[in-house]
Amino acid sequence: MDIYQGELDVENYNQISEEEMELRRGPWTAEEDHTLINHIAQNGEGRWNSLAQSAGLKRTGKSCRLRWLNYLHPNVRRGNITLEEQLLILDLHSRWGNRWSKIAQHLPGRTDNEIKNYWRTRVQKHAKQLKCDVNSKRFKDTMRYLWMPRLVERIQAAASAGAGASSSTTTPYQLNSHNRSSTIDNMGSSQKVLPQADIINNTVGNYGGGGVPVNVNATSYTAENSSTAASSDSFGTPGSDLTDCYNYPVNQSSNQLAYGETLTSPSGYFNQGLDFQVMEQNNQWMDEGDMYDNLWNVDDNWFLQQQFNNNF
DNA sequence: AACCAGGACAACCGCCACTCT
DNA sequence: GAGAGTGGCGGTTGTCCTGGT
Repeated sequence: MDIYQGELDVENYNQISEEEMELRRGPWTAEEDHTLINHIAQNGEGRWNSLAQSAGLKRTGKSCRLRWLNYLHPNVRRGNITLEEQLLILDLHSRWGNRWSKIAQHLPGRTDNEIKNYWRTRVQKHAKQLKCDVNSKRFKDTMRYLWMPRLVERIQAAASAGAGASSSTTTPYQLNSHNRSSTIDNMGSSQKVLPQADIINNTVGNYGGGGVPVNVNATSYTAENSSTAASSDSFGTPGSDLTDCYNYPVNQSSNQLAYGETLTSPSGYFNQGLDFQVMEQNNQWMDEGDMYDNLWNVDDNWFLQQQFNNNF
């Protein structure tokens, strides 16, 4: 009985050669995917080694598990990382480092592998371009004070642009969903999801600072549907946002965030309307017991002054 | 058109922790 | 308690695709 009724891109799968019949490695075929999906649908997941055997798959249990969790699981989201997700990844990584699975728990439908790949291909690339280590204080500060506010601004801009129009390209989850759709809650035990709405709201609110609440509640904006998105990520090249940050015009007169002013005084940045540290202490979404002795408490005037002198 | 380089992402590997016998 | 089996995690590699020359 063929339970799986989804569509698979059969043409792009490799064909199985005779030599590969012992223990297959490499890309999965459509047939293997169907077999795995149907077997799990009938028998459930877990006990991956015996599952692989009983399903007749010439794969290791590990390989089956990985294929299921990272690709075939119905709740796995495909497509570009949204601006909010980028912001969240930067945020959580600054707190927890390379704890990808933990970070992934806060991004429903995203796998640790996907986030890890995102970090390596996008974030580390820009650290390289800036000629600094991705774990260096300089780079973290750049993210904190330049990159993340820029992301917030783009989310803000996208929210404004989309305020009057309903979007047909919203992502599967909505940021304000305290009673979020059961899609996530129906996930298998392997993907436990923590409340995200509060994370985003608090996070964005913090970065927004300046008494300018950032409303990202109505719609989740992807790079594709964001009118300000020039590329698939917030810093894609050309026109890298990270690059943009260095050249970002100081806006003293509008309601928008004035990053130039911010750069000279990170303390003032957060004192414009919000007590950042107090907010963080009150954040419910901080895992208890987690250390976050990181850049969030940094008040490095020297670095910011350098950035200001160099780029403004 | 052919080649090359770099990006993106899927998949694998090794290690560790946990559970069960 | 010891050993085997299993699952989870982070790091790394492999492969495909795309854009530039």
